[in-house]
Amino acid sequence: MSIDKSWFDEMEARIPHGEVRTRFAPSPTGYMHVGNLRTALYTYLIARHAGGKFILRIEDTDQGRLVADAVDVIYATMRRCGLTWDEGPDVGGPVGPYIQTERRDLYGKYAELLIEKGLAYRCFCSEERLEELHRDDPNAKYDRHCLSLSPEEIQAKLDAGEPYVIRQRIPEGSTTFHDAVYGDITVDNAELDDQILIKSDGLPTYNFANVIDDHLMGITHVVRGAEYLSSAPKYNLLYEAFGWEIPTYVHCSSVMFNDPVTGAVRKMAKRYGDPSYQDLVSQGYLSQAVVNYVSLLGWAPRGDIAEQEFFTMDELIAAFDIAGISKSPSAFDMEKLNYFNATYLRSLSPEEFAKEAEPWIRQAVKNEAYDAAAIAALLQARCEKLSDIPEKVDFFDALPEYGVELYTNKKSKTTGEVSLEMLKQTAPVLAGLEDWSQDAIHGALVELAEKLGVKNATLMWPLRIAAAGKAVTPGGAVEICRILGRDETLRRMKLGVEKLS
RNA sequence: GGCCCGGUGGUCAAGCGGCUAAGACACCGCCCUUUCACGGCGGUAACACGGGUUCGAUUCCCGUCCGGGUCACCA
Repeated sequence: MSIDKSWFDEMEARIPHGEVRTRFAPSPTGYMHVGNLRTALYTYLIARHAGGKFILRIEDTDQGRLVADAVDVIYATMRRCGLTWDEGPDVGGPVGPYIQTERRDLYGKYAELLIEKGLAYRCFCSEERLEELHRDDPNAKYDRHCLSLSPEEIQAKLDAGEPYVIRQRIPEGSTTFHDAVYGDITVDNAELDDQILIKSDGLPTYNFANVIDDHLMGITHVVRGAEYLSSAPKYNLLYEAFGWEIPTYVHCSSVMFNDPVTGAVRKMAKRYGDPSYQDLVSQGYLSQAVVNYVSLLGWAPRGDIAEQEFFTMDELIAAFDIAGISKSPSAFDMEKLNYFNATYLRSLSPEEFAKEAEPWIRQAVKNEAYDAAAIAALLQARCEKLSDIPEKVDFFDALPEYGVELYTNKKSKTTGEVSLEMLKQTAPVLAGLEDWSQDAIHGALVELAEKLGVKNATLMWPLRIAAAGKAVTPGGAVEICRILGRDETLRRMKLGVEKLS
């Protein structure tokens, strides 16, 4: 088999130089892990901080695991998170295509090149033989059975159409690679298997495709999860085999999950039902809050902003620094995400918040007479995530069944008797109020309390219980009555009086 | 199990030979207050352990323990 050298030269000629280029290379599984999101974010930030290019590449070489529409999930997630890419399957670019299955022809050529150099070889071993090897020793490396095949034997097998894979021949000695986070790491090559580069279906393995693509796309910083740390020596060996420049490795520690129920800490994984980005969004978390929180999971700003924890994307771009990435794994904490989300919700303008909240309010409050914007105003400081909303406002549509014991409250100095009296006193005042506004209702009630010689709470407590039928409500008596309207307020007060009588 | 990487309060973390060891979440008080929140003030709580190196170790080295990762024709 001969290879046209000029083809390789052309591929080399396309590679951009002189700028920082990073890539996020997910496989389309239809699911964005929080850990993946963080990796994507760091990758993006490294490129943007340096004024370089951020590239999206789809790694779909595992035909058995393809998921329909999964690529759309990736696009949508990244867009919502503000991670815009300069080159990718949909926008193109100088070193495309950006989907690995569309690049399938090129990997084989590079593998052939390695065979010519004597650094890789065809392996015809059957799965059965490999299994046998592992039966004797589960940790056995490939025994290089096919390395000793003569050219004639190989040709005969090829002619016979026997399936084969291409393996890299790992040299003797040891391999040292440098990682920007972990420093220098050395491993004995004896630990490394003669890894498969090209599978028997002709497609490259992830490890091989990754190196080829990263090189051909001019990637300068290879950012990925720490689970790839032990594969890094193999990557180095491949770069060395080709004589290519080795990029800067940036391995990020894994994200653990701090289960709020059991308190257990373990690696975050879909199979345990740990939340994905999509799960969080559907639970009413804001993308910016998630991104901001995730940015701080395994990275911390340094210097005079070491104490800052709220960042816009632009601020993250300005502040991000590889030196601030931590080596130890960190636990995803829902409580702290709640805090970030609550803070982001509160930082919204009342109009923006109402827009976000309205669908959630309408899940529980179907009655259009009750103003969603007014209800939203009560909620903004009182929810950590939008999904908290429905159960907080369900009393608007339907007054819950409640017991008279709710009327007794020590701090407000109310008992059933006192409450009954307060409701009787309040009803005519509200009935006669000309203006049903917040201020007017509030003014009238405060005036009445003063006239009766009771503290505000003594008057307000029973009114709120009668209006809402709940001990805890977003907003006070005045706000709730205002939204309910005069007729409904008086109707509910009358019910309260009946209960108490 | 072999190899690799980690180990500062419950969690996220600053620290990069000399500090009363930051800050944030959570938790607990107090204040504010028409409930609950929000906001304000204050508090409890940490350098895994044992050896070195050093005048001096959270910081450097070694060991132990613990945790994680990885050992596929998966990515």
